[in-house]
Amino acid sequence: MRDPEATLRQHDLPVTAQRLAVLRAVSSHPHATADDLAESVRGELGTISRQSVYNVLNVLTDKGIIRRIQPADSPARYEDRIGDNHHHLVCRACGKTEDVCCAVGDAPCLTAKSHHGFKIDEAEVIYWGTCPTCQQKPRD
Amino acid sequence: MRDPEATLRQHDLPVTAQRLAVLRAVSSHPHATADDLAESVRGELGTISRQSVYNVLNVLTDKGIIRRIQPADSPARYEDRIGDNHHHLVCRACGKTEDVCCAVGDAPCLTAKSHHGFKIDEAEVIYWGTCPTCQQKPRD
DNA sequence: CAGCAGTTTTTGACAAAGTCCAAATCTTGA
DNA sequence: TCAAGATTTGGACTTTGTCAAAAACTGCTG
Repeated sequence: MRDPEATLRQHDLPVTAQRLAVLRAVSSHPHATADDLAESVRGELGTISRQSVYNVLNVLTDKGIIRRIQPADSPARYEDRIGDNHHHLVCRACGKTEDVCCAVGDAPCLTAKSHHGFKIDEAEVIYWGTCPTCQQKPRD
Repeated sequence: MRDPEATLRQHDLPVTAQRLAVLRAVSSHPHATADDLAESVRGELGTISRQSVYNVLNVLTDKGIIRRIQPADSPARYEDRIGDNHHHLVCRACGKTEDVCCAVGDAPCLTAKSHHGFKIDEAEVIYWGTCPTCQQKPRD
């Protein structure tokens, strides 16, 4: 992220130490969970409440500054790479998450054939598999 | 589902009233949550423990007899339509879930361009939108 | 730079969805 | 019919997140 402070101001959000720290943490730890981020922020700020981490993440997500992804069997993860319609590749074993560019162009599978009258606004794609590291481990 | 009892036997699962009831409930209530299913089963069996519902759903899922889908902000949902690689269309407002046939053929987006060394085994697609009913409601 | 109004942050309780465990009960096969 | 092994139950517990009220802070104003 270029300038976290400017980003906050652009979105009419008061600039606070917590927001800056969380925003930087999201930026430097793509796909981290709220808990991971809290840890990371504590290393920088010394302390932050659990609720504040959630507050900040929610506000940033609502404003579209960051994106929340919620794969099955995992707490929510966050990333600041937005607006480029990429998808994710998740390891079933360890949860490791990688970005993958959209496989079918810009707006990929965005058109379901039968849409049942729904007004579709997003096609979310998650590729499930096993990461290189976990492929080597004996699967007990 | 043709014959729940035979299905259980085919998978070497002892046949119990709870399993039959849950299996029938999944079959007749596609995309229901564990809670919905417990309700439904109680109407038939009179009673079943919460834990048993989870036990049965887990065992059936592990055996591949039913499929579990876990959209964001929703408890897990279950369906017995399996093996046809279909996807889902979920209403952001009310959670209503519909099946949609794969948009791009049989194994659709199953090949991510850059797979980072992952061994991919599934491409999960969820279309997000607003169902016809919720489109009419005033969004406060 | 001090003061104010309105936001944020904090703390602690609470909620939803599942899992863990040990005891009681049921299925299956002999 | 019986025994062995699997399943069901009930209850405690865990994880991830939200709610609410009080304290602290931000950004303006004068």
